[in-house]
Amino acid sequence: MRKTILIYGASMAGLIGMMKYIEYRYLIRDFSIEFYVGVVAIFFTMIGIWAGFRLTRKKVVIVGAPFALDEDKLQQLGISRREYEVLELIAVGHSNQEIADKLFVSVNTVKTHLANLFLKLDVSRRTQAIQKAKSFRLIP
Amino acid sequence: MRKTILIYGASMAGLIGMMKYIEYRYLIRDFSIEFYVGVVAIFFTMIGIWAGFRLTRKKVVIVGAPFALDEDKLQQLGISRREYEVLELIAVGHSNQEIADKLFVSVNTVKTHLANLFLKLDVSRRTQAIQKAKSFRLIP
DNA sequence: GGCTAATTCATACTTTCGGGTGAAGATTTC
DNA sequence: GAAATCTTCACCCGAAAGTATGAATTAGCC
Repeated sequence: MRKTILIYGASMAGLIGMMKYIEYRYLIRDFSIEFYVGVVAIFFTMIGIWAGFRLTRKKVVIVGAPFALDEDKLQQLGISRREYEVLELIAVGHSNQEIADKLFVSVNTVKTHLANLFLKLDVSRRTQAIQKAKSFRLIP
Repeated sequence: MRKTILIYGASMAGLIGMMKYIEYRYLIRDFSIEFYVGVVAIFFTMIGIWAGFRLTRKKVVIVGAPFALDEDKLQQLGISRREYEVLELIAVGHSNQEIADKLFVSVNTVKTHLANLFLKLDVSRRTQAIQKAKSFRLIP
């Protein structure tokens, strides 16, 4: 951002300097105001467009690769830590038993977590839960 | 796009007209060239930025979407059409029964396809199959 | 025509999931 | 300290999913 401002300022100074230079160097004093306005308008419109690209480029990147957990959505749905852990594990394809082993709890516990999760996500199968969780950006 | 150009042209005309108006209306003829350049520069930079946003917005949408099926991988794994259809449907969270209804076959058939699919993908659960299929770029 | 692969289906059996209910301890919140 | 929430676990039952085996049909290929 600082770089952008610097380049912008330098361009502005450069343009004005250039015009002054032409004006005095060749003693051409009768550039019409419209000419100035035109040149400046076109030039700074281009700079503006370039700046616009600059400002939006970040958004483009975000959509592509990285994943940001939507914690608001988590709270909004009332999903607890433990439930979220289970969600992450079913998303990777683990069975209830495997999840129980990983979390050092019984299968029954995993089942309860899942049942609550299904309620909160409003689904009835783990595959649907994964699907929905992804659309909510709860998991990558 | 046409709308953008129209708005752009109208803005330009409006600005010049406004300046001329002020100039003649109040007989203020000594606006410095720097003043004009400044106003025009700022104004058109803003327009340019706005245009830049306009131009990039579409790209943002495009980046999110694309998915290219890796057909080579499909053949490499020896996955048939029907098996692939079933794969697509389990990925969306459908049950075997639902898939059977959608494809107008019996649940047993779906099970057979799935069993073969699991062999070819080297997994034992549908969630794992989805996971692996995504990593192979077989499904979005 | 014969071969192979794909698609279809069935039957039977095991395992996993999901739903429902209840309940106890821990932690947080008011 | 009482209420609410979270975490934990148990038991039961039925439905869904997965495994194994066998078999009929269709379609494509040489």
